[in-house]
Amino acid sequence: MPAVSLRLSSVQSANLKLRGPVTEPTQQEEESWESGPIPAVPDRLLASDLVNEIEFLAARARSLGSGRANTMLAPLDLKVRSYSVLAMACSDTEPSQRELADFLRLDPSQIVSLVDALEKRGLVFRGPDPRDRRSKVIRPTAAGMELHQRAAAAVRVAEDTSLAPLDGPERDQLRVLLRKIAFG
Amino acid sequence: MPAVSLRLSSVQSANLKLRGPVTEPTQQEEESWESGPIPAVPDRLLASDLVNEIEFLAARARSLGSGRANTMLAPLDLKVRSYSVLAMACSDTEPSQRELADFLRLDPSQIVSLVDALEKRGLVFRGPDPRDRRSKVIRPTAAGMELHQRAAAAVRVAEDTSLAPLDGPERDQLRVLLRKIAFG
DNA sequence: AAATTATCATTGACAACTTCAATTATGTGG
DNA sequence: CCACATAATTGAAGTTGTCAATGATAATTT
Repeated sequence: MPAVSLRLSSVQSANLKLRGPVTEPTQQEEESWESGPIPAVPDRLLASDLVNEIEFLAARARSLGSGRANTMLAPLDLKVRSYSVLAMACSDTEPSQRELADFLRLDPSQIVSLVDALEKRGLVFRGPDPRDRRSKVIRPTAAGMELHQRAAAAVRVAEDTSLAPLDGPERDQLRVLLRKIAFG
Repeated sequence: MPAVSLRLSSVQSANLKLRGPVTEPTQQEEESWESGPIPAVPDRLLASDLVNEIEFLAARARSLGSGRANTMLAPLDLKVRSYSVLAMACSDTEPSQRELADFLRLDPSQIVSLVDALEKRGLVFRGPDPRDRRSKVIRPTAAGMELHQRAAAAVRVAEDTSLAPLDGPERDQLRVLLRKIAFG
């Protein structure tokens, strides 16, 4: 039973603000409540060249997606950043902080803060790196693995919401294409 | 004569920092100098579940892309943000500031700052909105349109670099998929 | 048409994030 | 051993994100 499709009613309605004169009931009957709280961009703007630039599309998609993910993660006291670090710690890849910085494209000092916070909550700890005593491998605690389970579920729901306009094969294809440009 | 493929030698080498013991010359012969300054993520980390999450992939892709775009725009004293506003002003969509905020997913107050800066440089101005005297339509000056031309070319080069791993049809498909999730 | 309520642009405050330089401990190559 | 590079950390700037309040104008209600 895959691909859950929750309703998110409370979350979405919280984000929804009516705006504009609303002279006539425009053509937003099908979209607005089903696909998510996308803040109603006038069709007129979609004629701009910007909507063809990957840079812009990726930024907008990420903004929408991370907004939803943050909302879903908030009850767990996580954000996409801290979730990412926790998820990497819970993977079996045994990442060092430097590797996390490169992987997540954050400054090493940001990793320090993120790991500090997670460590203070008893979710991860800095283990020794047998090959290099300078570096520290981020590992999960039992509590960390448990929270990660729940957080991953929340992220899946957020992702499912973000990907609502795409069918299964399209989602797979998007993943493949993004992986290519995100790595090499 | 489409799809320019510049070399970016100076730009890229500026971003390149050697790191790590470099015990053996790993398999980065083909990639590192051709496709861009992607900071060498160990293959081991690619086994994590995170690389399948759209949220993460979009964030990483955007980070790489906007980094390149910002680098290319820097000589013109623009960033992706100010470029986006300028580009919208130069489109024939006559956007108000509120519309720009929704479209670019920025707070209205951020639009004020961006427009202020562009206006101070004589690139755009706030025109009246015939339909609503509260709102202001952002329009380009002659200098703004001229700079936009050059900026758009720079962004195309950056995008071409970011999309290097994809062939033509793949790029089109990515655009289509991203447009679907970026709008509805 | 007067009152009420909402929206637009703007300002200002504050939190969060980004980027950099400097430091200490450790690793690498000569 | 020495010179140099890198990992984690700290702290300081600079930038961006988020929010609340305000004055002008618009829409809605009575």
